[in-house]
Amino acid sequence: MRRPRRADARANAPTGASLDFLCFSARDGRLTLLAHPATGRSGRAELPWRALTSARTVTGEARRLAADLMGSVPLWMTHVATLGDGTVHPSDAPLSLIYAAVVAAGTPPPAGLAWANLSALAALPARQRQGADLGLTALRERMDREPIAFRLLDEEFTLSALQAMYELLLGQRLHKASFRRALQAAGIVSPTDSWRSEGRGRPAQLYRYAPPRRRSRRRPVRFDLLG
Amino acid sequence: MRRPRRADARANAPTGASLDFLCFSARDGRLTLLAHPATGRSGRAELPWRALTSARTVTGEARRLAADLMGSVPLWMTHVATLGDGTVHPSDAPLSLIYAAVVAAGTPPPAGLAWANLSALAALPARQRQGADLGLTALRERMDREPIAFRLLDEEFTLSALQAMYELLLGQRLHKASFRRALQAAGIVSPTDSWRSEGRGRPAQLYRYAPPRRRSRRRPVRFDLLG
DNA sequence: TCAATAGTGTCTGTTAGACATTATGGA
DNA sequence: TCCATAATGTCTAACAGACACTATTGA
Repeated sequence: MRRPRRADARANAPTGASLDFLCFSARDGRLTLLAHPATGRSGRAELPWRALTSARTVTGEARRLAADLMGSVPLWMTHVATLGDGTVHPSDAPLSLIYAAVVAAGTPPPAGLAWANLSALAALPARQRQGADLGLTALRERMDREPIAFRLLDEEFTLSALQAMYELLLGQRLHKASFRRALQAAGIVSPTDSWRSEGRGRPAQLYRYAPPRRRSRRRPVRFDLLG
Repeated sequence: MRRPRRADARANAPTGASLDFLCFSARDGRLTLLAHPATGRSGRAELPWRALTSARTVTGEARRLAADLMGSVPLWMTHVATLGDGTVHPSDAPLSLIYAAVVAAGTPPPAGLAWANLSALAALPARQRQGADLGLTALRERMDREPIAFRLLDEEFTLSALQAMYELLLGQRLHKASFRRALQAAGIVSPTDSWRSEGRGRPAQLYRYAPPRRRSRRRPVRFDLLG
């Protein structure tokens, strides 16, 4: 299918939009967010962002921003919001496209950035704060169908670690037996023949994320909240 | 909280983005979509759109576009996607903000527009088609928590009509008894003392949409699909 | 041996989904 | 009277949520 000429003409024009990178990870059992720490000058924390230069490749630009910061494209990343409405943003852009991503726990922060607690979220400029709120909500809503929690863990993990990650992201305790049943029903993990022992207690079997090849109606991981 | 000067400076600058209006309704038991019919000139159907002039009021601009077309702001309307990536769009804008809305069944189409079947969706320009797909998906995903189906009905309706509307939007038959149980559990309808008789059969009681005032944890309407 | 954690089996109240039945009109 | 639709009651298999129990390690 040929693209009309006139579309080509301005497809590469500057857009007056910013790309904002909302990157979640975990550290010491806390959910963290990648941000420029509040410096003496501006006095405000700030999400990493970049002017959107070519709207012909919005998705590509977002991936590039992420890769330039983190060294590689995050395994889970998605557009979560487009915000304007005159809210405050460190760029002068009237529009901001917010992209949310998760990276493995323990990933070191790029130079000039740091992993911030969610409490630091309140200190962000209004538009970024709104984006962060929406991003976290979107993350929580999608993690029953998309392998978000898995992307924060190593390739091999214990079911307890997986549950702890779900709990961390959801901000909710979950029921152990039900969680495992739900994983079983969703059929998205497969055991390895390795075991890991940490401190006291019985060693735990290691699992991998292994979605079914047959793309049959995938059951979501249904969360059974704990009393 | 004061907004920094520099943000003001360009907040009203042109954005190079279009607003696209994805308006669903129903006619003759079919789900329909507001579109410019394929004319002799372009030969393609097209969603109504407008250049986004002020990003300071994106939401307001979208509402205004809708109101200018339909006569008033739709009772349900939301941003569903932001698309670029060089896809074809009738405007030259490199970015498009897609807003989805629903209006009451039977609403007459504005001049120059018509209610099109969903099959006409394939004929839209690529970016609008993608937006329409995403919009319909978003609509379906949210209608268990947001009063979308209600906005297509009159203020008073029978439960059968409500179920038919859910089925129309979902493209799925639902189980009658379970649907009513789910409504009961969600507590979002209240009966009136009116009854309506249509053709043969027992008259049906009329209901209204009546969400609970106490914003307690609202239960979604859980859909029980029919065998 | 005790403490701590992993993993599993069982019970129970709830409910989705199916079916049957009653209610109430028009033809 | 028959038929069509509304509305409700009942049954059953499935399962969320809870609890208890066993298994396996380190201290």
